[in-house]
Amino acid sequence: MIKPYVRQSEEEEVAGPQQWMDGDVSSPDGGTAVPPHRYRAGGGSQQAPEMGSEDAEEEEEDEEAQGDEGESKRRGPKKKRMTKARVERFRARRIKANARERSRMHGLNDALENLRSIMPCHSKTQKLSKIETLRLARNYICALSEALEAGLSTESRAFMETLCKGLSQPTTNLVAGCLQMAPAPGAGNRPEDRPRARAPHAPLGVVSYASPGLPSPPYGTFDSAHLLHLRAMKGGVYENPSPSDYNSGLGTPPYDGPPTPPLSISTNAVPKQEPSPHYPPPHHYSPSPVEQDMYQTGYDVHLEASYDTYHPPSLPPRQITSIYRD
DNA sequence: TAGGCCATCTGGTCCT
DNA sequence: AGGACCAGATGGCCTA
Repeated sequence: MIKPYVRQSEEEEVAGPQQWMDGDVSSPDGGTAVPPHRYRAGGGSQQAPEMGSEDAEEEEEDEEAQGDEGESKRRGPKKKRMTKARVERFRARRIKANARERSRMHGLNDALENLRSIMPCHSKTQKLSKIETLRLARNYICALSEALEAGLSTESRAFMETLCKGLSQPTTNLVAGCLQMAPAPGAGNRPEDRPRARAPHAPLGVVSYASPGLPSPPYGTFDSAHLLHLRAMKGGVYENPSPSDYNSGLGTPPYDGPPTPPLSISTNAVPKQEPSPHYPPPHHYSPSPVEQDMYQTGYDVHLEASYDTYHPPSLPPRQITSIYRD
């Protein structure tokens, strides 16, 4: 049997469409669009190029070679033929979609990194996990709101307790360390809060998680600059939420999240909070008239969403109050 | 080795 | 048709 001539390059390039769509044959993308330093062989079976794909390709080629006679005998709805051109288009689309998805996730991670950088406890060596970053951010907002309303000190225990609600023990320790306080009772005491993993490349820490007290500092940095914003706000420049706002559910909600998985932690001292790698903002940036107006009226404009990685340096205080604006 | 975290690929869905 | 978004799957890296 003489095999119909097929260019070698075509055999390599064109996988059987069905197999490829089912994931049995790897996407040719395979990270080609990813810089070498970033590419990791994740993505599971899709990442194994050439594995067993040639047989499928041959079948596909044979099927196409047989032409219409075989196809006319089939029952059921006629499938749209996957011509080489279609396969190529499909593949190109998939590659583009993968690149977009990567880019989208990178943008998401950038935003998360920006969020980390404005957290009260910011450490470069001890990077908060994504989920812990979100939880701490939520707590931070709640804690600042409560402090604002009740006139509490941001160094008070209540502030820290709110800050630590639902956080893992390691993160709680970190926050406590930054605040130079003992961890709040009950905070981070879930059974699963054991030290298990730590941030990649971070040195081993000496935190005693079993201890109810404060492990030996330093843990990270608690940037009091964030709190200065809060104090400045107490001058009445910004609106305070009314108690009814809290009653209506806008205030600090009870912790309702699932148990937090353990957090990576190390205990190295870290210099003062570092600016976002994307800060200062590019010169070409200037708020739009709409955004400027929103600033003047106290609304927070989350520029990060619109301008990717830029977040204005002096806006955090307003983010608190803007929550309660009508 | 188990478990946590992460990056990536993928297919589905919705929208323009 | 194509882009955005999402969730599932997968494998790598790291620590205990």
